[in-house]
Amino acid sequence: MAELTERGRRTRQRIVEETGRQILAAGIGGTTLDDVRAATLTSKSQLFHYFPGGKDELVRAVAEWEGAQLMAAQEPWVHDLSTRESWEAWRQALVDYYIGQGRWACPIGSLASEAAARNPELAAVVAQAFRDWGALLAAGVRRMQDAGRLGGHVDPDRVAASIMSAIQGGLVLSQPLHDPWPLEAALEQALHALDTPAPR
Amino acid sequence: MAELTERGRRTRQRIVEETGRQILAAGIGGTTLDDVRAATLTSKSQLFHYFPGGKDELVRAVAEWEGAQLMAAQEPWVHDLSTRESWEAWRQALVDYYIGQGRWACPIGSLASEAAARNPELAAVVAQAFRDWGALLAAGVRRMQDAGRLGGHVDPDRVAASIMSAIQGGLVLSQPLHDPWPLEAALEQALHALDTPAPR
DNA sequence: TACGAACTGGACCATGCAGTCCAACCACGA
DNA sequence: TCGTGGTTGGACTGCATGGTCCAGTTCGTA
Repeated sequence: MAELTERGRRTRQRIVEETGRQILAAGIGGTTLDDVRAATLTSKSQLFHYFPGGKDELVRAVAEWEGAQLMAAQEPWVHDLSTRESWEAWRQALVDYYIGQGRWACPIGSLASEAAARNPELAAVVAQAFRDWGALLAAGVRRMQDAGRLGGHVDPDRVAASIMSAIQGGLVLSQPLHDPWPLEAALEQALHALDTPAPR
Repeated sequence: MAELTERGRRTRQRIVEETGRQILAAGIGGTTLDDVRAATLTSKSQLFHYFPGGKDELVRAVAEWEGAQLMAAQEPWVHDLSTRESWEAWRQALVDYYIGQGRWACPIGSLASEAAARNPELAAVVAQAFRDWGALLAAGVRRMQDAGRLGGHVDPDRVAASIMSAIQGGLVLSQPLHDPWPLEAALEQALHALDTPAPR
């Protein structure tokens, strides 16, 4: 890929963000390059100018961008999570991110199911994103333990996995109902794992 | 649709089951009628003979069949669930259904995310399936409460939703890893909601 | 101003896929 | 045996979509 000027970077970014919206709304298969072209007021040649690898490369760029957005939405709490209050603030920010913006789906999770079989390379990106996310949450659980606010008998990795599962599964249930209550119920139940204080 | 002979019924069923396999492996969009035709040793005309509504009708038939299979796999426990042991047996049967058969995905859940936007009619079928399933689980939770094994302060519907979310989300995480541990961790955590005995 | 590199527009191509059509083949009852 | 209705095979069509190509425009810089 050649150098990008400021203008080029903006055009590229516009394409990525719009494609992200389309994918979230209709999935990868339901998103056509022509839709993206029309919505971004660009042309076919621009799409392939910025993403020579075609649709696959574009989708991958979207995955990375959306992943970064998702992590940014959890700042700064996701790097703390050493108190129950911090967890609550994190939870609120996350639910706002999903529901408040009318997403009704996780940009990572929705790719996971669709890409798992068809695009192994993308599946690897998704799996890595889950691992990174899980590591952050597990670190938070450990911080709770180190601070003596949580018993040492719970496995941070398993707690992190169950919290992420609650998010993903909650969204799966909330999406067709278009109502956030399953997501909130699932997340609340999963966070109860943090309510077992250390015996003193 | 005209009457079906025994022979016709078998052919139709063969098409449904094979399509189910393809969809689970590659999604709706990744499943082509030509693939189905080849795998079932049938012809295009048969596909449209048995499913005049085309791919949409076929997918819907698959959803109903797979949904019935999923519910059957949970029998007889799903109609009991009045003891912790019954819940454990149910859980084991369900995990076997998903993992033991190499599914790595929920036939209902995988449709949910893909169909939500594109096929509103199918989305309604999926939403109904979730409601029915949730009603069964919530009934089990109430049975636990009626038997005095679980406190009355927990909301059966929310518990049922969080358990279903754990299943769906656990599968989302397990799928790219091809390892059932996130599913098992999530389900274990969700079932802890049943471990709050009634105060006496 | 001149020039090259990045950027843009849109016509065009190839292909894969859902869906159509019709002729032929059974199976079974009259 | 004949006829009717369900069943099957496969060629064919139309269209959507990913991808190519090239000519023209803008922009930064010397």
